[in-house]
Amino acid sequence: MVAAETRERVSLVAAEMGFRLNATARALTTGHTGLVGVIVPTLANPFFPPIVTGVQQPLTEAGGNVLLGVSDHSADRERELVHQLGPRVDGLILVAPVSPDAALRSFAERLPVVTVDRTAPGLPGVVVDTPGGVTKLMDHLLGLGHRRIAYLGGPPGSWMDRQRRKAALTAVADGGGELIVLDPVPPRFDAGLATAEHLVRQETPITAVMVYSSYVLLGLFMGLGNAGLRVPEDISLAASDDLTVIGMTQPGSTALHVPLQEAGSEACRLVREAPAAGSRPPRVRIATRLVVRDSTAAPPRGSTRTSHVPSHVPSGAPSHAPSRARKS
Amino acid sequence: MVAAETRERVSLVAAEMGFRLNATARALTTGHTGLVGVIVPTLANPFFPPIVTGVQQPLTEAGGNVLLGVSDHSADRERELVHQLGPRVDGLILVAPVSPDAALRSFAERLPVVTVDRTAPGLPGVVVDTPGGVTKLMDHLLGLGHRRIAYLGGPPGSWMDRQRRKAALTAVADGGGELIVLDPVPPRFDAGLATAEHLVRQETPITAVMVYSSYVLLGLFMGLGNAGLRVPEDISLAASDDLTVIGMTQPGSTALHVPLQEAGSEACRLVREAPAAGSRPPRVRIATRLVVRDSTAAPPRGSTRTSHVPSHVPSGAPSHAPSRARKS
DNA sequence: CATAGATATGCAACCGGTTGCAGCAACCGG
DNA sequence: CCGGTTGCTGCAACCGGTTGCATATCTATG
Repeated sequence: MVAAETRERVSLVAAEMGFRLNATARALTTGHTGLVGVIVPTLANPFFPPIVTGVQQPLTEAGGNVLLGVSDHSADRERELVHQLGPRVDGLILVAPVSPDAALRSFAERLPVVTVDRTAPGLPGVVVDTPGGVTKLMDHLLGLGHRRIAYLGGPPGSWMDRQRRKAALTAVADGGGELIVLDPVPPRFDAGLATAEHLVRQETPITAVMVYSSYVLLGLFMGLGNAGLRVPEDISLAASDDLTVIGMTQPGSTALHVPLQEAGSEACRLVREAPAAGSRPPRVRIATRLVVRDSTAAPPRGSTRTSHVPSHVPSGAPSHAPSRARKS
Repeated sequence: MVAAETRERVSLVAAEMGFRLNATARALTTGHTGLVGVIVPTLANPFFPPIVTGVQQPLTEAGGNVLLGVSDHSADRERELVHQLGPRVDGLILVAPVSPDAALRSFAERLPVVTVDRTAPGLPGVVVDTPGGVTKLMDHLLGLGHRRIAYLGGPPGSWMDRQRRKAALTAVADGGGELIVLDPVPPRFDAGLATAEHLVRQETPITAVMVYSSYVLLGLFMGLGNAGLRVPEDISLAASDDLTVIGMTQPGSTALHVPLQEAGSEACRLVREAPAAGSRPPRVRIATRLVVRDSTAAPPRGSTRTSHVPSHVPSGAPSHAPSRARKS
């Protein structure tokens, strides 16, 4: 409300003197702090840091910052963190929260809350569409001619795992194949190694495996190699994520590209937008992209039988195309 | 300053009413916020998240929180973040900062600053003793009988790389060996793959390689395998860190265990302790631990020659033990 | 030239705590 | 029984900004 010239002169002098206005004091009156709280289960899992980065980036450009919380997969800590961080942030982003829906909704009474990788009724949320991606992946395998496809899921007991499995079952059934659902394993290299041994002992041949974790895929890759199976000549492999390690196979592995950073950015956008006064909270679904590399190929000839009949069966690949073709 | 009984009753009622005292307002008067700023170059490199976790954990137990900054390896952003975060935190932890010493010292004029993975004159700091670890590693290789050892360093231009290389040179010279310093490479799988091709074309045989990054090691592992070289029969490999991927080789890889989380915790402790009034700022050196697995073994017979003379030279390993034996 | 209307300026209250001091009551010793 | 000391309570100022209002200045108009 002062003359533009004066204003400029003042701010110039202020800058010279190194004056910076105190964010804390400002926050006290205005009520907003420029901070966004991000609560993740852990940073040890490489899945989460990219999401934090995704929030960070657009926020920093707007002069804001991330206040970090690590819940350690504990609902109690999650609640405590919300209470601790809540009053000093403009909004809260809960990544893969473990608290029950009701608790999440109560958090949102005081300030904008956005969930990531989980939805809660009444709350805005961002989810990565891995189920949709799994469908693409299965169609890809079916299109190559695979009919007996194994699904190696996990993490054991997780909500996302159920979503993915359901999508896989539907896609494979629609494509006229058979999905062999293996027991869920933890997302670790050695789990893949162990599963490889299990796989080669299968009576009925499996020609393709979809794995939910790159780590497991790497183990599988190596374990199958040890057993003398070549990828992709003898068996196809694909993963439903593309963490860094996915680039560490030879040949390169087919996988779903999961734009985690984008998920973070979207969450950041949502949390800073309208405090969700609307009756229907915004939901963002991040599409995955199937990246076909060289770990998937047509099944070996004669392997499309559904049980171990002699291998000199008619070797033509099934003629019908997969039920739904997808763009990449 | 009120009767204990009254005090208790009041705080009880307050708790019932869900009262929480406003951290922002408190910060305004007291000057401290309970927040610690952590500025990392990036979260994409798996080296950094564990450090953040290390800061987080003890801080959370004390009721504090982490205010995160990502500098993207830019000195400008680093400075800006310091100015932005500085006024609202009790202390700043700069992880692998890129700003010049003078700038770092000027940051510390306003608030406690601790560096991690870098030292700056006058500032408290936490460094992981990879140079010391490299010495252990070199002694291990020398003890196995290796005499021509390659050092594959990086990241290109980094301060830590110079420290490590110096340690390696000294250790190998002391042990009567020869260190072949290869050009630094970025910490990526494909860099290892490329270097493997380069290595197998060496005229004079190299029997062991020390790599600064697990990712590069993995690439090297695979690249050498492609070239028909077996690890460790034909060549030994070891890494100077033990990020998750180090567990993904067969045989398991010898590496230095680097307690990154501990480094974070120590930094947290330093930043919260005395504001460095002492003339000599505290320095913490985190020891690494050499984990010997199966990627290192005695060099192939006849390979200890220092140039490509015919292979029927006296094949006895040099008789003198490595200059210094170390506990694990 | 006087005055209404528009525009600028300065002032005071407030955000929600902390802190130091004045005031009052109780307690002690002389 | 009284003055002095101690212990607790309540009040007011302050942290460093923001905000709204009242006052002062300026411009335009009758």
